[in-house]
Amino acid sequence: MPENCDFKRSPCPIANVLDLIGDRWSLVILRDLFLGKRRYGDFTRSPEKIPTNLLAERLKRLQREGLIDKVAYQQQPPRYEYHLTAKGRDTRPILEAMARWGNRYIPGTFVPPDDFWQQPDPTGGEG
Amino acid sequence: MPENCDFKRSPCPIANVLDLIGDRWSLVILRDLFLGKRRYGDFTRSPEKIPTNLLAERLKRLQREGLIDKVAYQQQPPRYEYHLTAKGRDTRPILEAMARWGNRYIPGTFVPPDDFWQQPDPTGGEG
DNA sequence: TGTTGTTACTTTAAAAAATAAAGTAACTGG
DNA sequence: CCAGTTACTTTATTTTTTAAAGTAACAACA
Repeated sequence: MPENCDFKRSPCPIANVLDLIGDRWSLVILRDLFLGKRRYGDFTRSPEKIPTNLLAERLKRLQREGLIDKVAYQQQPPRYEYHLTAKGRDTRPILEAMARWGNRYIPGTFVPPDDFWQQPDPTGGEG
Repeated sequence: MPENCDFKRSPCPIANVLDLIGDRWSLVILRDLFLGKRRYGDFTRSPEKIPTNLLAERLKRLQREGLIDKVAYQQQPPRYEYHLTAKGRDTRPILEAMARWGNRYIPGTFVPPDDFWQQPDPTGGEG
């Protein structure tokens, strides 16, 4: 057992994933990153209309937990882009499983096209 | 487009799944059902220690949304068991994907044994 | 030089949800 | 009769979410 075994609720992997990204917004942000969105404004313009304080907080948490990287794309004024790390990219099976279930059981939800998840990472952001 | 297109946030299947079961407790309850737990007391005794008012509310929602059935197992006093429906059982890929990600990235989480998800439904609860 | 606009946040106040704890109803078993 | 169990409901407090406004640093234009 490593030192970082201070589980919030239990050693169950599902409960722990929920404590990390099991809220109303984190997976929506990850979805947007898979779609190729990178900047703060991109996320705010998504149809779900995330409140800006929550966006800022969630981006901080995702970064702190190593699912995304924050990389500067200009200096004056300092501006940043957000990129998925390998850890973040590996949430794809979770998003895919959710999308499939949603498509099957929630009528009217859009079916992601085949290239939905194929997001290249041109700047190669890796933690 | 069917009539029931009053999406909470957007037509995205992921956002809609989150609005349905994307909270701290719903997937923990579904996990327990996959583990074979059926009664109110079973759920309260899980290591995550769900508050009882939230358990009651989540069971109601899962039932209302057709993921679980509530079936009487005695009359005096009336007592019920909760069972996964096909719709509920089909959340398994979501739980499996979460468990896999958790096992890979959250050290110390237990690895579900091969028979973890193999839960037979002896009473055959179907909505 | 002043005004408007953009980007990326932070702050504030109100509403909603989660939590902990106690309470209730209908029994069972001794 | 009394303690215990099951399946909840109710209440009060804390935390989180939400909506909205505010801020800082610039750029573009007139």
